[in-house]
Amino acid sequence: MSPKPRLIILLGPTAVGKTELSLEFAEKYSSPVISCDSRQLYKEMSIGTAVPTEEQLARVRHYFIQDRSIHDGLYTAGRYEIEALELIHKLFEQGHDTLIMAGGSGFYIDAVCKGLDDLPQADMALREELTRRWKEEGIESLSSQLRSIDPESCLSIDMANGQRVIRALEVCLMTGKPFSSFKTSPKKQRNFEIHKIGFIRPRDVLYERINRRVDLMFAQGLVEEARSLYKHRKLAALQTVGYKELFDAFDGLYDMDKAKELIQRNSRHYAKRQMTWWGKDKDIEWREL
RNA sequence: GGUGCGUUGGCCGAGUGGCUAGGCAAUGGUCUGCAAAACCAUGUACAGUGGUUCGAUUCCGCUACGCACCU
Repeated sequence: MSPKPRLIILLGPTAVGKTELSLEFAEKYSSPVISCDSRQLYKEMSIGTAVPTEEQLARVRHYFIQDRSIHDGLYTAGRYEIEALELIHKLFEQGHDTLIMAGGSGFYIDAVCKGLDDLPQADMALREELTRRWKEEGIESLSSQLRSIDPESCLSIDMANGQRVIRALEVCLMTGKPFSSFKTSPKKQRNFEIHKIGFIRPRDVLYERINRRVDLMFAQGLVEEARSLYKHRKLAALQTVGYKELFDAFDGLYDMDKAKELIQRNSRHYAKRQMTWWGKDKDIEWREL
């Protein structure tokens, strides 16, 4: 028996088979499944995000699965950190000694494990304005401004990356203080133990699973799902593999076969980035499937 | 059998007697509130073989393969 309650986090690249494993773990520990997936959150997106099936959802109580809307405004890792911790504490108080979290969003997982600094939420009007400048004037316009306001941040931020530069700049402009001045807090302490288990498969096997799953998504009606969401394509939630490619196909940029190929390829890229993210995390216990 | 054309890195695709496009894929990486996002990095390939030349992927010959046409 652990003196402290324990959070077991099951992670791994897309299509590795986390969903089924998470159910087995949850049943073994009499825990619900706390999902940590930045896209399965949305009730409007199900086929393209490979959300658990109805039978799977009936087996174990799930949290953060399709329990909010793409229209609820921008969801972020910071919000997830707050909401997930709140839930975790509540469940521990209810008597669970072990909780199962499962998902593939590395940034969200880190937010729960290590915490993010206390930064202000984005002002959406400001962010839109900065994003417009990025598209119209180029990254140099933003990076040079950041360089003059907060030279410290320029050392650690990827100055070619529009999203990063915008985030830093918006915090500077909103608070009047340099973005870098916020990034000083030590890692947050959690009053529960964290045990990370990573699932992995040989690269070729994983890629084959990805390809098959995309085939299956098409058979299940992914095209129709995407078509119904086409009018919301500008929302951040829909900047997602499996949807954005179909939106372009609807626009006539290419045909459905090409769209499927692109979804498969982009899913491979996504899986690769996930593995890179976790590659440097020494706390993960890896299990080959 | 004859004639002509072609053969460029995993794929597509420019080009040049010396300064060795590009795109895609693939691979490696970055990451403090859009993260299934955004961004960065990485390839001397010119079918084979002789020759011409200071130097050949680029010029010439032969061989192989492919395509087209002819008998």
